[in-house]
Amino acid sequence: MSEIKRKRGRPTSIDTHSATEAMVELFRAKGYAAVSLDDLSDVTGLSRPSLYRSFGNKLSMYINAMDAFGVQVAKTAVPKLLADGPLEEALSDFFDAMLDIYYRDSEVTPGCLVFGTAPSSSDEALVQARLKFGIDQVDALMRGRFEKASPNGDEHVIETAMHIASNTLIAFSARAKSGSSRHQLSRMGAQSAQAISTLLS
Amino acid sequence: MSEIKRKRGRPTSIDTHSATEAMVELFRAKGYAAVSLDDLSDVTGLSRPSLYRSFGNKLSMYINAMDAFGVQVAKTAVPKLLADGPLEEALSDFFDAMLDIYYRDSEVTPGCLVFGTAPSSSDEALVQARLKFGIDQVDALMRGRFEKASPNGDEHVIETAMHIASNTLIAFSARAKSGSSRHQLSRMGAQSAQAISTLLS
DNA sequence: GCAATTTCGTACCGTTTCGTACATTTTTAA
DNA sequence: TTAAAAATGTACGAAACGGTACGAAATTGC
Repeated sequence: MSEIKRKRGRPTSIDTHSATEAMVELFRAKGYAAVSLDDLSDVTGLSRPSLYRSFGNKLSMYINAMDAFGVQVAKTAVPKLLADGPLEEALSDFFDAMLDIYYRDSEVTPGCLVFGTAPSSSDEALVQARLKFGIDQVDALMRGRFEKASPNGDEHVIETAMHIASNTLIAFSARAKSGSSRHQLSRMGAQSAQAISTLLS
Repeated sequence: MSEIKRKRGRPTSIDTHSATEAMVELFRAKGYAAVSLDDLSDVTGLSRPSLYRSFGNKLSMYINAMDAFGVQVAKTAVPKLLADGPLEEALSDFFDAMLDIYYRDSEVTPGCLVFGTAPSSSDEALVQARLKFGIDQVDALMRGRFEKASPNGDEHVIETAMHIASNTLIAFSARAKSGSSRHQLSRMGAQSAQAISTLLS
């Protein structure tokens, strides 16, 4: 591939990826408006001017965090849903994988960056667009998986199943933040998966 | 009853109820952290010191708004769910009544104050408590209604139906904020009501 | 070594924030 | 009419905010 073209001046010492990760964790714990640039500077270890140089202003840091969060979901959870095998198991595994993300380490429950924090910052067009994209993606993913599992299924039934599945996931975030245990939500996901499975059969 | 005991000094000219209403609208449009006391002063027409005297600090204004919002829901939407008649119709009417609240006037879509804005402010214990209370209330309400409609129903099935119904409502808020039309969500609510109705029969 | 180039953090700016002290206004009691 | 009592808004203070100018530091090309 292309060699690393050493640039002329002082080389960067900034790890953009780990900084983004830290910002994701902070934003989904406290939301957008409650996070200050000093907070972001603290958790990333980067000075405020460095943050501006690397990520632009606060809003674009948040957008960047949302996109990174989406990539994480796409990499770790979505494959569980698309896996071969019984639909009920795939759905249940997907829900559990999402709970792995929502609960992170046990200490605190950050929930979902998109479904949890974007709704209260949706006056910004870019944020609202990400929220819409997230919801649309989940809906489309569910619909595709259900159509695969039930090729001749009634379109109306598939749409109902799609909404039940997506709404379960969306509600996870609020429920996790409200204090529900991981185990409770895992159970809820399994129930939802079972109901959808029988609905489609 | 007791006569109005005219107090000694200058009488209040503050309408607490209409001020609370204005604060509800502002908070659910912009969330907690993004709202300043000057914003609250603007929408209520009250000076900042008056706000402090009447409602305490910003957090207690938000708590007060959440409680008032809960009362509004209990008065206007909950009776639809508890009404006699077919379960499917009661559920569907309840969802529509909640959408009346979530969409308010057509211009902007404020969504749900509790499910929409509380999750991103839940590091405050009082807020998290309200969020938990809201979710628990909806769950309990649904369970009670379903047990009434299906007295000998399997407990496991009732719990599943309860979660589908509650999650539909919780997801309404995020979906409304993401740009879904009222009509789309009304359709979704009707689908959900139908699925639950057949699940319980 | 020396100049050109790029990155980095200190230090600063103007604005906005929450919260309150205090003088003014309005009312009742005597 | 005058004093006490309660409510109200102006005006202020201290802190936090987002954002940036600018000099110091680090590297490459010559």
